[in-house]
Order: sequence, then C-alpha cells, then structure tokens
Amino acid sequence: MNQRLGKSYKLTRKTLINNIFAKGSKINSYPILLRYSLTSEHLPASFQIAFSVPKRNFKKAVDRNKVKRLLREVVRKNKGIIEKKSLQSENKFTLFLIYTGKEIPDYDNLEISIQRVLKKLPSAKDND
RNA sequence: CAAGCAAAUUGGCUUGUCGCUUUUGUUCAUUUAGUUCAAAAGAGGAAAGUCCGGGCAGCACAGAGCACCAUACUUCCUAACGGGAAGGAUGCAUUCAUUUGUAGACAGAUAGUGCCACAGAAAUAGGUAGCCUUGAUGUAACCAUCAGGGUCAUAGUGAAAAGGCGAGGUAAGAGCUCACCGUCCUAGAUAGUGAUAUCAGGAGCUAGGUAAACCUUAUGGGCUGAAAGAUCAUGUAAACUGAGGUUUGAGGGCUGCUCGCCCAACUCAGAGGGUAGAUCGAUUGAUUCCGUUCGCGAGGUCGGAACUAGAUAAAUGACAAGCUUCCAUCUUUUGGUGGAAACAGAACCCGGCUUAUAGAUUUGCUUUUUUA
Repeated sequence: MNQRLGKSYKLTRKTLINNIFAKGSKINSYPILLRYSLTSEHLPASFQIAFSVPKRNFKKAVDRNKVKRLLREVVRKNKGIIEKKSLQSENKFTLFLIYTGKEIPDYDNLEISIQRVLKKLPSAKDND
C-alpha cells in the first residue's frame, strides 16, 4: 500500500489555513487537537495537512522538530483513514494537527492517540 | 599509577523495511505545472545568544554644527573589528634571580564639579589638647590667670593625616639643611619601529581614593536590514517618470535638534499598481584541502586539486536488530540483567566574541599513595 506523504500533501496556502480557523470544526482528544475543514477548491493531493507544536510546551527547537517528525510519521502510516472518509465526495479535507502534550511522546502511544482522533472525522459530503 | 585543574582535538557505527528535500537522467501526460523509476548529495562545533565587524541591498548619497553612541599602553595581522599575535609597564603569587606564572576597558584625579559611612581635634583644611615663646597682672620664687605669636615633632582614629628613615639644626619644630631610598620634570645621552628601559641633569617635593560618578582629551560612527530588494503575470489609481509650471509655504523627506537643501497645486505625454502566488536574491566564496616559501607569531605570497545542505507553515526521519562507550546491580572472575547515548537543529553569506557540552584522546602543571 502507498504510504507516501510528499510535498503535495503539505498545507501551505494561507487562505486555506485561515479558513480552517475561521469556519472549521475541531476534535479535541488529549494530547491531540485536530482542526479541519472541507474545501471544494482543487488540491494536488487527496487531502492537505499541517502540523504544529507550540513553542510554549517545547522550548527547544530540537524537541519541536522531533515531535513534528513523529506526528508526520504516524499520519503517513495512517493516511488511508482520511482518504476513505472523502472517497464519496468532490470536497477534500484540509487538516491542522496540533500537539498539546507537554512531554515528548513515544511512537506507539502517539499512533493510538492519532488513530482515535482520525476515526472521529465525519465522512465528507458534497455541498448542495 | 590515581585524582584535580588548564589547553587542544574529536563530537558513535552497521544492516534491513517504510519515508522526506534537492539535483541529474528517465517514463507518462503535456503550453506549463505535474508524474514513474533509478542514481548522487543532504545540519553544527557551537547551526545557539544576536554581542561586535564586514560583504550585499535599499533609502533623494549637496553639506555644516551640536547632541548621541562606541573605543582608549605599543607595534603588527586583517576586507574590517570592540577580534587576534608579539611586546611594554603595573598588581598578585613564586624564585637565589625581573626566575617563572598569572590578571585586567592599563588615556586623564596637577581642568573643574560631586561622593567617601563609622571613628577622629581636624578629611583638603583648620589649629583642639600638647610643646615652645612674647606681653600684662598676681607672687620672694617656682608658678598661675588673661591676651597674642610660632609649630606639627606628640595624639586610642582611619582606606587615607603635608614622601620614608637617619643625622644635623632649632626657643620648640619643620626638606630648614644633608646622605640613602622614593616622587615629579627634561625637544638631554644611549638602546629600541614604538610603548618603554638604563644613565645623566634638574626640582625640596602641591598632597588619599573614586572616571563601570559627571566630565576632559583623542579617534571613529548616516539610517534600515533578506519580511532588504528585483522580475513575472487578469489591468488601470490619489503612487512613478519626463516636459511645462503656481503658491512663499500647510504638508513631506535619510535617524534627535538647529541651519541648509530638495519634493510638493495643476496641465500634457509616457509607463503600469495592490492582494494571493511563482521565480531570482540563495549558495563559487575575504571558500576548503595539500604543498611551497617569507615571518618569532597572528598571518601573507605562489602553485595544484575540490565543489561540500539549500529548505521556505520550513527536508535531513520512524521502526526493528546488532556493535561500541558509560552508569547501576548481581557474580570469585569470564560474564549476565537493566538503563543511558552530552550540548543541541541551518533560514542571505562570511570573520570573530560569548555561553552550553556526556564520553574519548593528547599535552602541561599540582597533589597523594605504592614500588625501586
């Protein structure tokens, strides 16, 4: 199965990010906070996602990098969950994943947490 | 041999699976963007703090003064520096020894102002006690009282009390005079590029500290930073360019103030702006390595070779196994079990400084123990 998560999956456009925070929904399940939205614009990939680790909880850049790499790795292995949710629709997910924990997680526990959050995502529906 | 301190160097490795960024080739589609597969490359000594200096870029590069800021022994290195090298003087420690080591924003306290608790007669200046002495009065005299003069030798202080010590000298004293030491001065001599050193001559010698207090002197400094700035692409501004041109001044500009300078209503012509995005800026450079030669050294000359991250909501990772090192514990030992892998992540690029840093290696110094 394809487990790639390249550059096209990266959420970079400012307007889309602002849209998530303005109109999107959120799922809070410690230590993960997921904000998401649906868009009908053309995206180069099946969804786009951004990762964030607050500077408040991790003062050192090394630690923030490590957590973000772990987050990206887990999502890469589990991206099928997101793709299944939007198979039936023209719209695509834009996601913003924030790690709210205060300690560096290990891989296995983080995978359980993220799978739990992703499964709460509703299935996408076409706009009327 | 062990421990400590200082300096320098180094800053884990291998395999498998799944992935990320860039470049090159390649497949598909094609105006591009994209996409398949393969190969190559992919964090540091501090990438950090953003403390100095420079390159580069822009700001309308006439300028002057004041203010403000920085620096402060000498010579040299460097693109430059507040950095570095070598040296000088001073303090401290050490030594037979200016012998060795070490420290520091090491211009000026004789331009001026301020501050210095407590103590002390007195703190930058006077005369409290004391000593010596003159006059008056009292007294036989010693002496006492009053008024004046000289003086810092004596004084339970203090960080500091009019260079120190000895001799002469004096009514008592005093660099008042002298020897030695100290201090200051010199278009002096010698040595040195120089800071300065040694010697010579002169001055009786005007004074404690603080300039990381104000300040003075000398030298230097325009401001803003890569979110700078440039280009592209639906098209039309009050912003830009050129020509003409009014007002004497409201407003604006390249930092704070003053002066000075410039722009500026409007008309005509030209050219296109903003938001989002993309590309350039952006990695070939005061580059790295090797050799050569000059220099005590920091470094410089010459020759050869190499290309060594280029991301941008920001790549360089995850999992598994093994090795290596360290720690704890069990064990007589071999070894077993468990844990850990320092500090830390490029963001335009260089040169420095500062701070963080487990373990390993090397060198030097100090101390202790053991053996001979």
